[in-house]
Amino acid sequence: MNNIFADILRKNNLSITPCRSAILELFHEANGALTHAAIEEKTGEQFDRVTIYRTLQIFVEKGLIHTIPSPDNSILYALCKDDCSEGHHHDDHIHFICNQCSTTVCLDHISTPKIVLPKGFKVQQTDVLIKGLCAQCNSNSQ
Amino acid sequence: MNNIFADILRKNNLSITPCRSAILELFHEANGALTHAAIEEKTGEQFDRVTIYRTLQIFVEKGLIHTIPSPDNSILYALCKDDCSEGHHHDDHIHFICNQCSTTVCLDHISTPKIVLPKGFKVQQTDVLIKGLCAQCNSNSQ
DNA sequence: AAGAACATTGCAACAATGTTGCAAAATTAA
DNA sequence: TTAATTTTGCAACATTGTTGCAATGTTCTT
Repeated sequence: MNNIFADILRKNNLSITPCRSAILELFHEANGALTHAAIEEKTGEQFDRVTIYRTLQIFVEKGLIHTIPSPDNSILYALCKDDCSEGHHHDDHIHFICNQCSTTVCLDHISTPKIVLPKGFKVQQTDVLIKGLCAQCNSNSQ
Repeated sequence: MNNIFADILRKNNLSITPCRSAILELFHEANGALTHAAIEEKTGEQFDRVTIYRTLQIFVEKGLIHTIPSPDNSILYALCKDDCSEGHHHDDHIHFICNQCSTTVCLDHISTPKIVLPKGFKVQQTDVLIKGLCAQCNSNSQ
């Protein structure tokens, strides 16, 4: 009852279950993006693979998390900011992936640039994916 | 001999084989990005699935094609421009995916914006993925 | 043009990833 | 506490991607 994860689930009209709470907690601890594989690794003994798939699916639908297009093609999931509610997503994201430690972060506070497309094209969503070195790996390598 | 695809293969130190020529031709016809699935569909009766995988892999290594991170997580491949040679890739790309017809194009001529990251971060590669309506679908819907 | 050296292909088998239906268990609402 | 509803785990399956190896095809030399 006095659980912040239960509160989040309740606000989103989701039943409160151990699996959902645990995965929410994982994201809050991680402070970055997680692959399905990583989530399965950390909770796989408690919950079935299928349940994890379905939990992530419903979290995406409800706007709790969003997917990140990744270059190596493993789906990444990250927490949405509070103002991303159901059917009302932030459509623009900048994501940073560290080439060394693979940490992926969602840079919500930096706005995506407006890009001018050829005539007739209509922009609906912009995803920016930046790869490089994060602050920590960058300072270690110098 | 008087085949442009054979020429391309020769220039890249690749043996000239039916599969490689056919896939190169596919890309030139497509004038856009192709998923592995699409390539398999169009050549699957002629060539083995594994061969297609290996062909695409080697094309990426040689810099003939590049991969596009896609939001729905099916790897997209697209032809590189001529100045993308082995070990010397264009690191910045803008890709446009049409939400209606799914056509994906590589907008080489538009340069990627410089994005300022938090202190300490080092940018090595920028991918911009824009979703919306292409010129054709946009005009049809009006 | 023929044969040796080399690279590529297809097959089979496997691993990883993702999906579906359904009965059992848990959660919610009364 | 019970009935209605949701969620879970299991099994089975579909899709996607990988590896080793023998057979075939390509290239290079002469």
